[in-house]
Formats: sequence, structure tokens, C-alpha cells
Amino acid sequence: MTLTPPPQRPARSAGRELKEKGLFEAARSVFAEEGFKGATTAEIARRAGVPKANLHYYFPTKEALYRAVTEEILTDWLAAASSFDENDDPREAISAYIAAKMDLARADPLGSRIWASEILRGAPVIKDFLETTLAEWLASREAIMRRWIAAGKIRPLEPRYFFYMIWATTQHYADFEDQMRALNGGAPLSDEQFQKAKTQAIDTILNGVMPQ
Amino acid sequence: MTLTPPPQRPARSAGRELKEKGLFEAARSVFAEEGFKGATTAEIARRAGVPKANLHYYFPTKEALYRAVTEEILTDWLAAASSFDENDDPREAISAYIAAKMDLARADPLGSRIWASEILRGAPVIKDFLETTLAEWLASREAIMRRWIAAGKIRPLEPRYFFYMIWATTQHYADFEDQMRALNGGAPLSDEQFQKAKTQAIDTILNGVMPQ
DNA sequence: GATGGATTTGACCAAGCGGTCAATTCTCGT
DNA sequence: ACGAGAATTGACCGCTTGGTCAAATCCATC
Repeated sequence: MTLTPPPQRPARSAGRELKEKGLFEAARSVFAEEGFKGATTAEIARRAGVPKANLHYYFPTKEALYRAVTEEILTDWLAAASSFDENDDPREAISAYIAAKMDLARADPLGSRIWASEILRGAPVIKDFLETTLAEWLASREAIMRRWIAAGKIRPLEPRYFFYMIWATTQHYADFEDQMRALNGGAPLSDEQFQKAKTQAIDTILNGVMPQ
Repeated sequence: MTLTPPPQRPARSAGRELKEKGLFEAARSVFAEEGFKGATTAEIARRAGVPKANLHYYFPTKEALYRAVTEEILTDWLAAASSFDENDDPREAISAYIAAKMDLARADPLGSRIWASEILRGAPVIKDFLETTLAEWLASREAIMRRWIAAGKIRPLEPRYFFYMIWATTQHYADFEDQMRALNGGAPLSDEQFQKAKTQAIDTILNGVMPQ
């Protein structure tokens, strides 16, 4: 009680965190492909290369594992969302936000797909996040948009449907990647193709909402 | 052999088709909520109000039922797609197409969700459709768009990313309806709200791609 | 009202599911 | 080198799954 050497456990967690990470990543891929109900702990354990009983040592239930996966996705989403606030100029703010969301979809398509499949099943796990944190984020950015509209900086429009279009378009590049691949001769979008898609999304939406 | 009274069975199919339709609709709702793998034949039968064994009399396997559901969705999709061709003027063609896709998402959100969940799991059932029929549809409409671009009627852009934006935005109103509800104080979009969203989608995209 | 195919359904099955557990092995401070 | 807690795992459990089947019922036709 007088002396606890390092904070809490020294290097114990090194191997543990590695194994947890392996299970976590395996879970992400299975949840993205099969959804929560369709995913099986046996398949997750198989992809992580551990016996199923070992998975339940690190994550007591399938739902606990799913919640851990989901929480990280919400964190990443909010990080990308912050790029909207780094500029007072609507053109810059909107460009940066679309770019950040496109990059997130490209960097973490599994996260986007898990989100989509969670919404499709009625959002039981993230409903609270949607109703509180996300609703607040949206409301405050709607206020910013309305100020821009009042100042004549962007066309008059209903801000929330504007954000829906951005979310839909950017996340489409993750959620419907397999469809795009089928329409692209079987090959996923190259980096060049993706950059073009990103530029075009920004240009089209900007042209769509800037005055004149 | 000399006389087969009415064509093939007179009124036999009346009750049969009614029951098939009930199972079909129950299957649509369960597949939309749970995806193919997550859906259970027991739940489908329960919602249709028939014993599970009866379901297997009309549809031999879960996959046969899923394929029947899927085929109808592809048909509806193509019907909406035809609205793009009913006008030579880009402004009219694009407006009509977005409106038709928005209306389809509103009228049949389950179909859109089943499509989305099929893509998320790798599109095993509709991959052939994507690679042939849909790819051909896209290629020929890309050609039309390129002609409009060459004639200066719309801004220069890569047509396929333009279509992706339309698909993403319109289908979002079906696939992410639960998210929108959470952001709308728990209430689904009213008819007025939906009409506004539809008008804004058309206006934003048109402004985004029309010259000047 | 008898016939025979269409339809209905409770009971059942093998396989797969999420999760448990006790026995074992590993790891590391002493 | 030893003791104790951490980590590992094969075997197992109760339950659900998609699908089967034979017995029962319906129903149009003769």
C-alpha cells in the first residue's frame, strides 16, 4: 500500500493488448460483412487465430466486443467532423469537411460499413449517441450554416439535408465499395480514381450551394 | 389430352398467390432488418402468420425466398432508372431521375435496405446483375452525359461519380431513415420534410453540374 | 360421396450458435 | 526454483437454426 511500483501493471499488457487488438480487428471485419446478428464468435476467433474460448476471456460476450468496436467508430466520426470547424469561410469549411469524410471512408471502410449495418438494424447500440451527441453536433452546425445563409455566403437551403448529402456521398464510397468494384471491371477504385471522385464531390457540392 | 378446360388451373392460384404474397412481404421486412444471414425462417413465418413448415412448402429454402425478393427489387430499380431517358434536356433528365429515385426510396425503403445489406455482405446474389445489366446501364448513360459535356450543356465531370452521388443521396433516405428519425426528434420525416429534401437534392445537384 | 392431388402442420433432426468450465500451461517477482 | 496469478484451451451445454417428413386436412371434380 506504500509503494505501487509502476502505475498499474508494467509490461503485462503488452502481449495482452496485442491479442486484444487482433480480436478487435477480426471482429471489425466480420461485423462489417455479416452485421451483428450474422457475425459469429467462432468466425471472429478463427480470423484472429485463437480458440473461441480465448475470445471470451478477453471479451465476455459478443455484444461487449461489438460495443467496443462501435465506440471507436463514433470517436473517429467525431474527429473527422471537427474539420468542419477549422475555418470560418464556408467554402473552406465545406471543402475540408467533405475531404475529411472521404478520407475516413477510404481509410476505414469497415467502420463505415459497421455503422451502416447498425443503422439498418434499427441502431439499438448507437441510438443514444445519435439522439444526443450527433443531434447536438448537427444542431450547432445548422446554426453556422444559417448564419452563412443570412449573410448571403451560401444559397438558402435546409442545412440538415445538405449534411445528409455529404454523409451519403462520402460513406457511399465505403459502404458500396463492392458495387463500385463490380462497375469498375472488378477492380477497386485506384488512388487516382478515388482522388478524382473526392475532388468531384467537393466541386459538385460547392457549386451546388455557393451563391451565383 | 383432348381438352384442357381453362389455360392452367382456374382459381387454384388465388389463395396460393395471396399466401405467397404474405410470406414475400414478411420476408422483405425481416431481410431488411436483419440481412440475409441474420434473418430466420421462423421469424418470417411468424410475421406471415403461418407455421414454418408451410413457408418451406412455398419456398423450398431461405435462399430461394431471398432470391425472389431480390429479383423484384432489381426490377423496380430499372423501372426508376428509365426516367433518366425520357428527356433530351439534361436539366429535365437529371431532375426526373433524382425525383424518381427519391420517390422509390420513399415508397419502398425496404427494397433499398435489402439492396444495401446485400452489397455490404459482398453482393453474392446480385453480383451478376451489377456486372452485366447495371454496368451496361451505367456505360450507356455515361455516354449520354459525355455528349452533354462536349456540347457544353453540363460542366465537365466524370459521369460515374455523378451517378454515385445521386444513388448515395437518394438511397440514404431509405437506408438511414432510422438515423434521420433520431435526428428529427424521434419522428420520421413528414411528407413536407421529404418533399423539401427531394427539391433540395435536385436543386443542389443541378446547380452543382449545370454550367456557369 | 368417393377420389386424388394440393395444402397444412406438429414433431423431429443434425448442425451451428453463444457461452461456460475445469484442467492445463505460461510468466514473472521473489 | 517455486508459488501465484494470468492466460490458454478442449470439451461441453442448452438453445436456435434451416430444413424434413409423414400424417392429417382440404377441396375441386366426377
